[in-house]
Amino acid sequence: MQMTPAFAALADPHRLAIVAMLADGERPAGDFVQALPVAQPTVSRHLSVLREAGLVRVRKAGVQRLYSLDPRPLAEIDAWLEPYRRFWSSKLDALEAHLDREFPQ
Amino acid sequence: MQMTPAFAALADPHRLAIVAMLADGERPAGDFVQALPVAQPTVSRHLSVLREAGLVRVRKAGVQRLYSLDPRPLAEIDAWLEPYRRFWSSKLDALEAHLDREFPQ
DNA sequence: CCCCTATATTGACGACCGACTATATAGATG
DNA sequence: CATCTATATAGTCGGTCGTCAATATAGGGG
Repeated sequence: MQMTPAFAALADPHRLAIVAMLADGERPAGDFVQALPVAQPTVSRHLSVLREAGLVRVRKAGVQRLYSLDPRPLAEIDAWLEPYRRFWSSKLDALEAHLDREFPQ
Repeated sequence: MQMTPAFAALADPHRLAIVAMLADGERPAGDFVQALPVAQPTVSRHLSVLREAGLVRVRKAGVQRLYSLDPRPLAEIDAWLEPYRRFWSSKLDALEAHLDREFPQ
């Protein structure tokens, strides 16, 4: 139930964009500076917030910092959603979603 | 993809508690005032934020306002999570989750 | 060594947030 | 109508947030 930090971290569009970029894999901080329309210190601050929320890990590689997704808070949100799924997902929907992942295309 | 308002609305613990209470069904605003350790106008403001985020609907019943969950933003979050599920859920997990809902106990 | 590059930290500033008290609104009830 | 009750709105205050420019740190390459 302490997932409000994760929600707070995801509540900013620039941080959400960083998380989206990390879905494809590890990236150096500079990638986000290039991709986002804000100054480098601002990106660094956003990365710090994501770090404190546990959403990203960081690894040194020479002078670069390689960021990657830590999915645990997202998994917690996924679990938190469970009591609400009955409001929109029929059981057949759940089966379809599973099969889509199991046998894509 | 415009779900940052939903994340922002869920980032406050009192609002998260309101959403949790609404999982059981419709409730008058007074219920939240009684349940939360904050003053009535503060609760009213939180309900207003949830309304603007589309997370709750309100219906007049005499002098009361009956609030209920609008699950659409939560469904959007559920859909947004999809690209990340591969990070934590094996395909077997997805099947299990489905079966748990299909055949509880 | 010196400098260039990548990233973090600091400090400032305006905007916004969550809280409160006080007040307004509006339906119910006598 | 007078009044009580349920809820919303207004106004204020202190704290936090997102941003920037300036500076610090630290690794790599000449």
